[in-house]
Amino acid sequence: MSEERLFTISDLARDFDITLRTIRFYEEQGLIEPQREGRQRLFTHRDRARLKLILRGKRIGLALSEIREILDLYELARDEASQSLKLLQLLSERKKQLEEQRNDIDAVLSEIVVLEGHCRQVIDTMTGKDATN
DNA sequence: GTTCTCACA
DNA sequence: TGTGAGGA
Repeated sequence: MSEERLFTISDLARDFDITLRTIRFYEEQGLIEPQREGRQRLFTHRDRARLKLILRGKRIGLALSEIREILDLYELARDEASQSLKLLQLLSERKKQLEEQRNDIDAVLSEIVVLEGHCRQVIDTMTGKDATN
């Protein structure tokens, strides 16, 4: 009783609230390979599940190329262990990346505070002492 | 309605 | 990492 229910690109776009262009773009990037009936794309429940995983990966901040790696591991090896290992590795890289970004932001914030101090000093000097104008 | 290609940010 | 235009 396996329902061979197929989805059109519009079905998936509506269900996941993304554009048709985005889905075609993911296909172009090799993240999904829908069947064709003539020219038209037809998506299986499996493609649907993949799309869900793609969007989840994106939310975490993974690059499409990284998401493709994970998806490929599942297709080729059907090895959930290595797939999870890969995901763990990518998550660790992503965390490191975010922490570096946070450090950069903190540094810029500190610089702003210093500059603000300098600006106030200049203003105090000009207004409190000597208006050269 | 869906597809494709090219340009563009 | 996508979007918009324009035609088929």
